[in-house]
Amino acid sequence: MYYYSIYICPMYSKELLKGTLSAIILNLLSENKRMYGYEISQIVKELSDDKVLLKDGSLYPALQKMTKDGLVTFEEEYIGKRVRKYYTLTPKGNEEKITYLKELKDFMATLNVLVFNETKFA
Amino acid sequence: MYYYSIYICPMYSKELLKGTLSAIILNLLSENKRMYGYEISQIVKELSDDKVLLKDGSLYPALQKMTKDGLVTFEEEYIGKRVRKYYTLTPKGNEEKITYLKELKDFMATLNVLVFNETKFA
DNA sequence: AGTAATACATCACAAATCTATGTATTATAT
DNA sequence: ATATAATACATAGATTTGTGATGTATTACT
Repeated sequence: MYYYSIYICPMYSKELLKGTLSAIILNLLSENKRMYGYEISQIVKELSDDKVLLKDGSLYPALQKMTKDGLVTFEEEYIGKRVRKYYTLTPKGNEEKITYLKELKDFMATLNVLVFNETKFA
Repeated sequence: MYYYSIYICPMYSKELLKGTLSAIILNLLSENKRMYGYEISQIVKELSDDKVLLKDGSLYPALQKMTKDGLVTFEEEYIGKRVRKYYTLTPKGNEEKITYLKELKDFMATLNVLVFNETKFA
């Protein structure tokens, strides 16, 4: 027999995360060198104080796509009979991380002007 | 005969805007009381230094949805033979603006922790 | 023994925006 | 005068991303 955890509603409207998930993953892999999927979801949960709860259906496909795109590679490891896929950034993934985070930072600055009425000359 | 402007590629990856477009519109209407669609797209272009270029296909449907949801109302005005739809925030739209901007600000703080490694205790 | 947590996966679906169109008026430059 | 650019709205199909609902299986805790 197997069981399901109850579904916990994420704090933010679903759309906000869009476009930022890969940035989050890229940065975590850059900071920690080597992580597996479940570990990533737990770290994100912890760092966000349970506000960002990555779903399996978001995380694993994202990691698969990043693998296909050559941004990360993985090695399988067995903990007993249970498999873990440890992901690491490739050089291309590291470049992507740099340009993507720069773009995200810039976008957030723009948002501060558009939505929080910060002056452009700050 | 009619003509089309060339397509100018927006600076940011398309996905980043998701979930923030309505926040942008809500805030602009809150700041300016009364705006029409084309005006909104121009202000956004200007405030973002040409980095956020709202497409007709994004903006007008968004305004229509916000109207349907009771967040805004509009009045038509004719400038010569050309129509303008001036939008204003409803009380409901104003409430939505407040809660949504709060959520967005909080999300951006969370992103700073997740992506830019800010400490949680700042 | 039963439940919760760990650890992966897939797929139909929803939501939002984009791209490509369409129509029409008015201003500007040549 | 006339071609172009800017103004001002609109819709529809395609795309993208993350969700929700499943599925399978092992290990830890109570």
